[in-house]
Amino acid sequence: MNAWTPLPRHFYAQHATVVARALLGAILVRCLPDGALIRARIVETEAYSGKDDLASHGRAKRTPRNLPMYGEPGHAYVYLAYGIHWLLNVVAEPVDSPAAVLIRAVEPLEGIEHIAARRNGRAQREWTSGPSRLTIALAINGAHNKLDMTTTAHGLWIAAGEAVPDSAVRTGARIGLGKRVTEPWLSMPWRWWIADNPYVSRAQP
DNA sequence: CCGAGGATTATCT
DNA sequence: GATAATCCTCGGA
Repeated sequence: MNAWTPLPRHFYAQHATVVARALLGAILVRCLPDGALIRARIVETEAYSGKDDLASHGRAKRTPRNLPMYGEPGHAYVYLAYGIHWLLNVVAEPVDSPAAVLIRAVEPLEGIEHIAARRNGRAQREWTSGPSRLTIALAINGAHNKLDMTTTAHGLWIAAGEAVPDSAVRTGARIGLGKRVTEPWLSMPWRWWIADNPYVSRAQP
């Protein structure tokens, strides 16, 4: 396993909170149809897990939208939020256990010019500092929903990166939850980010 | 700098 | 019919 090898399925089979923490520092790789290659370091994630988690699409029961969350770990779950924004998640936990990890922010490492082409006119730190910003930057959309991210076949996968020590990791409540979400889920510290990283989506409490 | 409000549509109730 | 795991712009301080 090197800097290019996709993380294996058994990695994603762990609990979503474990996967979310472990994905910090990992490398999101995007290979465009035209051959353009983009690599970016994951700096912020959120976990959504279980049928009881009121913040999760996997709450209650299966629906056409959340079906990927009940499926095989390591697949993409991409959905449209607010009618406009595509958000990228990776399915976690075994089949029938609805869970996913939302990729909230990444730090561009390679293919800067390909990102700039889609994020033109903005400050560089705003290119990928948010769940929808990064899907725009990496040209990810509904077409990627359900694709297997443990293979390089679909041009979208995650490879191992340099480990991030606990001393550099921060946690807090998840962001942007709907008003129907109540405690304890509202305050559940299931958001992870790398301290002081300029690409984290918002001020760190 | 900060807060408010609009965009825009698939999905669920 | 209402809502939403967000982003951007605009107006005011």
